[in-house]
Amino acid sequence: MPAIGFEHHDHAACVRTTLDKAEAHCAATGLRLTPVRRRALEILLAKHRALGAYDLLEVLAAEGLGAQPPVAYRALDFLVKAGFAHKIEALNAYIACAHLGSDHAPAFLICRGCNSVAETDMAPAQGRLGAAARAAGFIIERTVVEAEGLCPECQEDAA
Amino acid sequence: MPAIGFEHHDHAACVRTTLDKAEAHCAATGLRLTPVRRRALEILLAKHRALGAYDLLEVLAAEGLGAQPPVAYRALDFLVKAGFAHKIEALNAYIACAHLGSDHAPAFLICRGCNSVAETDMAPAQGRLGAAARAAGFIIERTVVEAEGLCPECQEDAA
DNA sequence: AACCGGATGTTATAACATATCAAGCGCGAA
DNA sequence: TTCGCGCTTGATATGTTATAACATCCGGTT
Repeated sequence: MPAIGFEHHDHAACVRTTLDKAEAHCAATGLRLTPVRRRALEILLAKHRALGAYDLLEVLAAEGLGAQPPVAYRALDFLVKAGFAHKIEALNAYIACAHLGSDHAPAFLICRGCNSVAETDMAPAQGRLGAAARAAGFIIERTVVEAEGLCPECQEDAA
Repeated sequence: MPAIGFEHHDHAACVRTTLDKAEAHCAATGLRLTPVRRRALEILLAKHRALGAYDLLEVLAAEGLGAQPPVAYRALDFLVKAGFAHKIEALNAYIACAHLGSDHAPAFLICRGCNSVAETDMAPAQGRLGAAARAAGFIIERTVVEAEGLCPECQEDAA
């Protein structure tokens, strides 16, 4: 599974198909993809980068979908719990899942130059982290794996 | 290098020796371990768990070492930059480095039951994350690796 | 109709973090 | 010595992220 995020692609199609997948998943599992939630996911997908809760709220508010922080946080909670979005802890920001459908432990490459974020995946409990956890008797439920640095484009700009 | 955090140990000694190492490091590199900074490190070491900036500030304020948020954040910035402490992104909290002296990419095991945190270390750019970064042409400068779950003691309590 | 649970509306506030400018201090250069 | 420089600290204000708490609505069930 490749990292997704730095290369160009047919973005309109990627928004559409991901939204379709989310809708299908909700239909199959009984989750309710309400207007606010659906629109929140659409916004995250369209922006295609990590968005703060208040950035999202601003867009929702402009569309009359709610003007108070809890609106954004509830929508984001739902999307994250459903696996449709991830929180980037190092940025306190949220991004649509780029691998919707596969059950995965996401990992992110975060460019400090242009703030773009690429999503890739780790085997859960892999390598030394998993080994350390087993040695300590620790049960891992969720992992946060984020790398900050420079994407190829920003390396050129810096040169 | 073992994970440090869940097992018991001679804590007074661990505070003292780490503080000594920090002092030696500052003397050697010209960094200034001022009273506020030294006390902040001491507090983090003594509590031996992740502390919010305002938790730290509360203690500092009670001792007359400054009562405004910037006092705590400046001390924490210094400690983090010097490598004496780490920020736990998933908790927005700070913890004294348990491996002072070794140049390392830290990784954390965070217990959601008792909020204890164990520090272990990853080879930088290891495994799939490093491979994904190389494939994408991404240069990693810093990694955030945090696992949330249950420590051995809290597993028992839950059982 | 009465009820129930999930979703939403609304107010307020908690928790985390930084910008800005002024003042003090140690130290080397003039 | 005195000046100036850089780092540290003091202080006020504000910005940003996140949640508590409670009211209301709405659709499905009994």
